[in-house]
Amino acid sequence: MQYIVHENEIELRGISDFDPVKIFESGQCFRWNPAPDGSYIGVAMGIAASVRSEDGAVFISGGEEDFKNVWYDYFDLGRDYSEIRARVSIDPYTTEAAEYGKGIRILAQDRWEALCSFIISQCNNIPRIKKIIEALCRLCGDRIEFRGEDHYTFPSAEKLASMEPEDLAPIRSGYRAPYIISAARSVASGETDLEALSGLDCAMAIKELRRLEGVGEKVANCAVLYGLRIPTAFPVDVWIKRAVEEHYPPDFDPSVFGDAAGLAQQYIYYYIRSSNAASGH
DNA sequence: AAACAGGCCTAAA
DNA sequence: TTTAGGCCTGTT
Repeated sequence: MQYIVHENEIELRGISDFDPVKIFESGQCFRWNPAPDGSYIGVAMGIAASVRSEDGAVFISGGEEDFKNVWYDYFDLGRDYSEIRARVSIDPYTTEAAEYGKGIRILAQDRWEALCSFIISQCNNIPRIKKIIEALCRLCGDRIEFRGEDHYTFPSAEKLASMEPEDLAPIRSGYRAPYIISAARSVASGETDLEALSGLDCAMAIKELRRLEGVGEKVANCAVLYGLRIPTAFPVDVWIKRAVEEHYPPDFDPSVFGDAAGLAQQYIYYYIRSSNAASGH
């Protein structure tokens, strides 16, 4: 993959499997929103940015330093997704889902942000998850300016560790507030070392994360896949559960996808959600 | 109005 | 080990 440095953005030329819409609308992240001009604007890793695709090229705002230090990893640009798509396509259903979802990538998000975001996600729909997270960032994240607008970074675990659940009342997260604070304290104190967990195998990482209040099987799988970048995680929410029940035998085991299980899940999720777009939005 | 939303926790079999 | 009910809140 080659890139060209422009004055205020990086151009990715000849890149395959990078569709901003599919990446940002496949339910893995909550802080990227479509702008009137068709680009997506969001805040990740403490940086506000704009991403758009045009004539087969992708443009990411910012300079070469941010691109090399942050966005290259965040967008998982070192991975060959066409190769993974081929490996995922082991049966007619995932083959169809993978073709439909071509362009999806799994973002390597900030570990704490992913964990916290999916704690918030439980028993909520995506619009409300985004609303709560935005309010959280506005409440106690750092303000940054981008193209004349105010944006807010995701608050650190340390910052949230110093707060009480009641302090989160303005974000209207309900019963999740104590979970957020409790997880933040565990991470900030080092009791839960997310970076260290990244090096564990999937099952062990999930087991460790499940010790946190408000982190069950589903949330742990999401935190492991999107935050700890462990590709074998296979989060099962109600939609995936439906798809699996419908298209696979009762003894289905996602390990048949090998280390592409997470991406297989992502294709299936995007596929089933798109065909049911009427609900949930 | 009552049920549900990308679950989790606790209590009870 | 599995199952039922409750939970903050917003929306339909």
